[in-house]
Amino acid sequence: VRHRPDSLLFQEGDEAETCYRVLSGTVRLYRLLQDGRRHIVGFAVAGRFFAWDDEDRYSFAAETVSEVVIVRYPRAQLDALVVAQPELAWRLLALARKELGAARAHALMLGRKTATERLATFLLGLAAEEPRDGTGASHIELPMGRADIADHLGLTTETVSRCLSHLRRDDLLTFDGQRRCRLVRPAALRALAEGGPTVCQERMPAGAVADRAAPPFAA
Amino acid sequence: VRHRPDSLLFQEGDEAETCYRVLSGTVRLYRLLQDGRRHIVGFAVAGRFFAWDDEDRYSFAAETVSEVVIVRYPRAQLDALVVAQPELAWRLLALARKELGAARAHALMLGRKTATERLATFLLGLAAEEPRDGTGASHIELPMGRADIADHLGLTTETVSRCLSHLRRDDLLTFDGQRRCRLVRPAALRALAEGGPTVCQERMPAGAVADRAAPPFAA
DNA sequence: CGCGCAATTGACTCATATCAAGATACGTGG
DNA sequence: CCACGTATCTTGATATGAGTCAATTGCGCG
Repeated sequence: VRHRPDSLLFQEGDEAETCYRVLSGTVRLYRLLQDGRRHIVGFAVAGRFFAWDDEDRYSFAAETVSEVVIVRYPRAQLDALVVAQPELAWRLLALARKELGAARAHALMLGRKTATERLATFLLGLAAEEPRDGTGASHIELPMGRADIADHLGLTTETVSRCLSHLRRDDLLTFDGQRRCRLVRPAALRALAEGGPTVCQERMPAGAVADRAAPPFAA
Repeated sequence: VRHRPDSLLFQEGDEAETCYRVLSGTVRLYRLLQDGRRHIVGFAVAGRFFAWDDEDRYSFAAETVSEVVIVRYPRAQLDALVVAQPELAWRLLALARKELGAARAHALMLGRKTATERLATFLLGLAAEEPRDGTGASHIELPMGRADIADHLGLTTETVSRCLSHLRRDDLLTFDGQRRCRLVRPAALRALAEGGPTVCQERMPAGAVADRAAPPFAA
């Protein structure tokens, strides 16, 4: 099924009768606080499943960011398949584990990282999903607006914008239009992204363990 | 197995060969950034399993908070059981879903709530795990110190302390020793906890903590 | 009973939010 | 194809919640 940008797929609390897979485009998954504060749980890009986890009601809402093509699978069918093929359950479990890891990395970020560190983490996460071009400098596409990024990272659009400018001034990345950029020194970004643990997915070859002492202070 | 307070069970990155179940006491699960900033993923209390999800290496470290009694299950055995009993896979999947929901609620909190709102959310979460005494005012036990709470909520000990004092001044709760308190007006707290959705553990008909009924992994 | 660590409280700083303009990109219609 | 209008992004000035530094208090324990 094809959808125009910014159209609602379902809301938090709706009957969870279908789960989805993205074929192309980007979908934002989010929750709201009653006063309107929004938190974007994550972005689903091509190839990703979402809404396969909820018991009964969706635990978040989903909206398209860009033009999107998705497939819808009835939940009942999925459940039946899982019962029929035990191996599938194993697969789902693995998926769940990955998502759990991602959710926890995200929480760590929200709880303990500065604005610039969050941006670095986010950009590296996106870069990791882009086709590897072998060269160090990956260039990435930001399908979502600054406001979406802000709500994902627990910041404001202004802060996101400022930090991006800041990273640009420090030559950690360059822009090529507002929504396309190139990571110039991924290593530096990675250092910024943390003082820390392996985030979303990549394994850095071996231990690059630095000393724990210096407060972060984004330069 | 019995452990003294503040003893290390395993570290982030260790071979994940065993998973655990808490019989009594409280365990803190945390991750560190290289510069030492700590984020407490969660607290495992009596009845809870932890470290059952990781692929290969632990994705967080675990330390006892209070005196703790735990059971250790070899991972290999667990995996074998899962293969043998497809139904068990289903159980684990359900557990994973619950944890995912909790992790996301936590992320929402870290990203978009104020210090006081976080405290309120946290206290309500604890209250929900306490035996229901029917009356509105539940009284809860805080096994962990302020520093632990702070690292769980993405705050500092000072802020935690200040917010608790603040809640006390507003008569939302009373203290009975530093680590025991009583929620006087849960409704008000809940309102504070959000402007928002039902957080960590909404309904759960019988406070059944998924595990309760699970056959011991022991063999 | 007094020692010591944890918690509270206070004064001040700093990062990020908020408020407010500009600047840039983009779609639309002339 | 260009001019305009609008939405998004950037930048600046200021406000503020939470962090930091620094005592002080009080509980818990030997």
